[in-house]
Amino acid sequence: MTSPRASAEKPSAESVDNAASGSSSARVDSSGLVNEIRCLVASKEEMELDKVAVTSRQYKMQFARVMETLNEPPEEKVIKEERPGLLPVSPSSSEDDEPQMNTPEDPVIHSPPSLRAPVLGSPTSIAAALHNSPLNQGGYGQSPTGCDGENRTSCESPGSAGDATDPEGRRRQKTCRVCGDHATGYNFNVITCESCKAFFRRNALRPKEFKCPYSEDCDINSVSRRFCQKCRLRKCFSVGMKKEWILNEEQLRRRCVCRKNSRLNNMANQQRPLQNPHDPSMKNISSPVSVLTSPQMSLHSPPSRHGGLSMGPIVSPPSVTTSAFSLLSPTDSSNSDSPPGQNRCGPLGGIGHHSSTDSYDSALLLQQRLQLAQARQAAVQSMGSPQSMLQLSQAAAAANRGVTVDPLRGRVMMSIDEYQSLMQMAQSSNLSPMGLNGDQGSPDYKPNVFSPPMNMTSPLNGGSNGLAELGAGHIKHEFDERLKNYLDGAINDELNGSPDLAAVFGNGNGKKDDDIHPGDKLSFQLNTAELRALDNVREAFSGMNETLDSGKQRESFMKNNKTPTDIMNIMDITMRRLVKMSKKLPAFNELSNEGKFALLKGGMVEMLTVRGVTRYDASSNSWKTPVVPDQYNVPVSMFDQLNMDCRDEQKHRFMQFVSALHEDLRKNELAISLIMLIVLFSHRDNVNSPNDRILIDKHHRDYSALLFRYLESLYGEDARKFQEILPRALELLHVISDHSITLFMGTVKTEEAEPLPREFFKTD
DNA sequence: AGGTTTAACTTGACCACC
DNA sequence: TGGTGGTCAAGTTAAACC
Repeated sequence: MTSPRASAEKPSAESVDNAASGSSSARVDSSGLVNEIRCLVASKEEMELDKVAVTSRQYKMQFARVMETLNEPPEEKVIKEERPGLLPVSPSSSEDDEPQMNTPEDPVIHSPPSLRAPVLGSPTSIAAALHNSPLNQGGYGQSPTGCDGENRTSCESPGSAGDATDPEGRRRQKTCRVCGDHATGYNFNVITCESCKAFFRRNALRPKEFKCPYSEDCDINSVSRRFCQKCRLRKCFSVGMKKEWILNEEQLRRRCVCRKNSRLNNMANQQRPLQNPHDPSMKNISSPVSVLTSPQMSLHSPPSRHGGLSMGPIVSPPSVTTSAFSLLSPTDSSNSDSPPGQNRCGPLGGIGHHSSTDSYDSALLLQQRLQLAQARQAAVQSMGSPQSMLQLSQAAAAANRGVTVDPLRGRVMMSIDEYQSLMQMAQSSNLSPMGLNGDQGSPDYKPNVFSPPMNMTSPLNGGSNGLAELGAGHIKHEFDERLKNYLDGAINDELNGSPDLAAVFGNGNGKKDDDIHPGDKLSFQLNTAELRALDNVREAFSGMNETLDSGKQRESFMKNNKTPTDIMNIMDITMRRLVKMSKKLPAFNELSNEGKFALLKGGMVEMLTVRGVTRYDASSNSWKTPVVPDQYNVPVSMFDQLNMDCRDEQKHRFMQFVSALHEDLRKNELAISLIMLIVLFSHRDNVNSPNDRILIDKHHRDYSALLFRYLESLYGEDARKFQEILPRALELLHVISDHSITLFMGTVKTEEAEPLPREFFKTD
């Protein structure tokens, strides 16, 4: 149910749609490309406020705020946010007139501008420099939703918000993964603000779905989060919040009883009786189970907050969900992303290329964890019958520590169901280890869209792939032998050292263990900040492949004989998504509006071309896209309908560009995304602001370095070959872009084509 | 018809508890 | 110290009332 208030606060859906789509001809006609892109760059609220009649008091206040914001110099742009309904800051009342109290949700937002600028000497950048990392505070080191534009102050002000030595500063550093507001800590598996925590708690389990009054793709930020409950809730789920971790009635009842008992009997410190994990009653309880990796660990486990449900040395605390692997526990603060001094925006001190205290849960790492769990599961099966849970947990522990970036942090998380099935499988050696391998495991598992191609193994792909190749009997035997030796040493490993999973499964670079040289892994492994930066890139590009359900662009896509006008409309989809992608980049948001515009204007066609390469299918000589069903591809022969003066040359150049990019690069979406960012940040020539130019240069270097580090993590020394081919490819790209402007000239029905691509190509 | 009051609801922040 | 739910204040709209 949409709240009456919420709906009244919003402008009409039509207005917003128009604004978001940028299809207002008046806007385009009046100021052309500048306005068109500004439409897209501007936040939805700004768009609404810019275009739509303000109908409510709250909107009037927001309008005033935005206007005030827009009138400020970009680098001093500050969104002063109040709770809805509170009196707005009067435009005439400045901070000089009346000191503004820092709001709890934005404790540093009123910091002087000088503190908001990126600080070269910030702890993060220093550490990044020490580690030869492309990371920096302003550019990559934040969550996708946080520390951007208006919020980055909370991450960048050394000595105020960003001082990791100050506990209060550490708290301020966190930004809500849902809305970007100031976060208080982990809630339901994700760093969120109080508001989103409460919202999720209240709504995640509601039986009836919300309705989105807009187009199901609302941006969620600290202002807009109130406007659409559906999109907000979806965002909650998409960033990983888990409804299974909301205590159900039964748990609450027990907790309540426990509290009562605790108070009455002063039993708070008493050890609870162990529970049998096979007890069917446990299945109804819903929070994750963790299998501790060693008996010792259980001794150090804090008593369960769920009172009396601690499961003892092996399985602790209560149980839950039917989903398979939960990688983080709500009760396991050791898995937390943000232990003091190690949180996201804090200094990178201590995070080297192979820090075992690495606390960041990157999507890449999550995938690796899952693969590790699968490998472990298969390994247990191939072993036949580990006779005790202790043995299993020791194996898990040993295997854990085989991961150089210790992603499991000592715990293997799984549900009771998963645990039981694992035990059952372990006890019946009939199953083939192959049986599990193709399974992606948990229902929660989402394949990493940026998974490297099959021949590019991530640090643990070697493990699972290795298992997948064990069909032949002698290989399986060899594997069993090696695994057995490995597990036999588990207890010793637990005490003494860090066993190497690569010794069993092959190492992360896909090399055979014969090829392993001391230090190889350590040199090429991505550090926490790099993984985080890659996640930010992945997050920014996450909307690029969303399916297109309706609209003129889809109709263009679905035509059998696509005209140049259709091609333009199809490009419009990608162009808009590229703008949206850019807005998710903290690095992009650091720039002034003019800087943003210049980058998009300069880099759009090149980014389109790079993306075109990834969608090119040589077998059908056409472009395919996940945006629409497979049969609606775009044949390369579409060039034949374009401006005959330049079409053949352009087609040839495109094919040259395709071959200039190594196939491995073309197939690796994350690498391609990074290349697109390198391209985006290579157009500083049209930028006037010296500050912007410096930033653009810096981010160009950073993304270049990050790409190389990423490739290095995949290919080791071989990554150099990509470094060598890239300049030539990018050179080609510039030529393509330079000659593209007249490509559609005289071939397009202007009135039917979307305005955005029309601005990039002369059509008349 | 227009203004005021009231009920119902959502949201965000703070707090106690473990 | 961090994550959970409970609670309350503050805000809104729609309905009821005058």
